[in-house]
Amino acid sequence: MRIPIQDVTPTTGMAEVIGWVHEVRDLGGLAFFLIRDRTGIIQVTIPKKKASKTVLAAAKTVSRESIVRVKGTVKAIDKAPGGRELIPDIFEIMSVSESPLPLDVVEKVPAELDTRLDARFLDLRRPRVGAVFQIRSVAMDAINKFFFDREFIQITTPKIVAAATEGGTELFPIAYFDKEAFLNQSPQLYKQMMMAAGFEKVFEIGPIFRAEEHNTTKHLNEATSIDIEISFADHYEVMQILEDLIISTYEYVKSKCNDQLANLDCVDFMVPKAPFPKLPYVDAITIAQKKCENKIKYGDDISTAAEKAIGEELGGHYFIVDWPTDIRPYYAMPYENDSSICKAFDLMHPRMELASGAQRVHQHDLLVQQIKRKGLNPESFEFYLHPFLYGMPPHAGWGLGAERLVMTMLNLSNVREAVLFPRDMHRLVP
RNA sequence: GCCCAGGUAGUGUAGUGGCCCAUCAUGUUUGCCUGUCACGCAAACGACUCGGAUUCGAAUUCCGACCUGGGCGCCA
Repeated sequence: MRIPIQDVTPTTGMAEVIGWVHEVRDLGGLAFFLIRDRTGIIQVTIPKKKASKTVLAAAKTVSRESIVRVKGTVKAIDKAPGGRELIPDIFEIMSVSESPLPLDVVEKVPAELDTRLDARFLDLRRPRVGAVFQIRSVAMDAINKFFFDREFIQITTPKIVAAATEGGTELFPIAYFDKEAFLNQSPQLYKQMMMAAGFEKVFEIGPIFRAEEHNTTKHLNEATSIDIEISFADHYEVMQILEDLIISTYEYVKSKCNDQLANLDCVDFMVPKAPFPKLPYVDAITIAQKKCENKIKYGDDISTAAEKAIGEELGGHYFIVDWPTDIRPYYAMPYENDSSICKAFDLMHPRMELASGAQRVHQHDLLVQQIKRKGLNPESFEFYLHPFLYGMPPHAGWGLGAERLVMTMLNLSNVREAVLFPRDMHRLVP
């Protein structure tokens, strides 16, 4: 029976492992093979004078990254990685790898991201790359648990839609029989409609598509959005949930992913400290004005330079709250006592924006008015506006970028590192 | 969309007009080597993105195409 490599200990006795040939060191009378599966690496040692002919023949012909089945005696030895090595009775090639390899799995020679993505399946064999996705999986598990524990209902909404959500963002047009259609940029309108449906607390984790022609380390044209919407909640309630979610996700990863974090050299993995400061937009602008060369005025979007300056000042996760109504989408609820600012917020990591949300407008007429103010046509939003006429609860929610969460959590230099097969301006394959 | 940088063996690089039928590392192949852990030693193999121009001479200069990285705007 095959066992995972990490389960082979100095006291295992007999063991059978299956994995890829990671490295070979042939010393002449003695040969060392490092065999790798997703759980770890074990050294297989072949003393050539004692080994059988079939073992020797296989060991001689096997190439790097071929898959081998190795069965033999486990020997406790301090000199070997993990304090144990395997002396094979059986060393059988299950699947041959050609050479040369498109990239070096052992990472003696670095490879550029573009080369790595072209041969992503091989790149993902590298322990530190695999670790990112094992951690991403654990983080998503934490997030699902978090929502189910709090009695959210998981929903899925259409990704093929007839109209834009917000205007502004570019959409990918697609052919839908004889109609014009688009890939959805956000589940925003649909999760709001679920409030009208009386579901009260919903979440969705799914793809979003943005046809923006940006070329940066933090943008993707296909990303994963973690979205929630809650009835009878205001923006403060959903910010609290977001803060709790971030912290519990970090905690879960910290408790479950020791080996993977070590693989990524994240030895000082820190769980963010609560509470995250809530910085009013006007104060954020003031900080940016002090620290930035370029002129920044009230009513501007927070530029990349400003974002960086404020991030340095705050040092950790923080919210920017009380945004000018004019620079937020029509569905953000203006404050009752000052409609020039609204109940919208962004969750920021010092490196970039992670999430944005708001208490939403739930009054039909106000919503129509705000859509018009943005220069959009309410008629194209009829399917969305209709539910607001029949008992729409007050509600609030947010959307959080899964890739950016992973990227900032693991201090990855490029958001593409947090996606198996990233989609950007230049890349559609694989 | 705008701006900058770049494309040299499978991979990562050096090379700013002749010293380059191209450097180094890794890899692959062969030989030697019984405790390696980036094993070591020796030898061999393998590359200038494409098209045009300038020049006695181009990896190197110029023009165009294609491809790529990054910044900005905007955003998750």
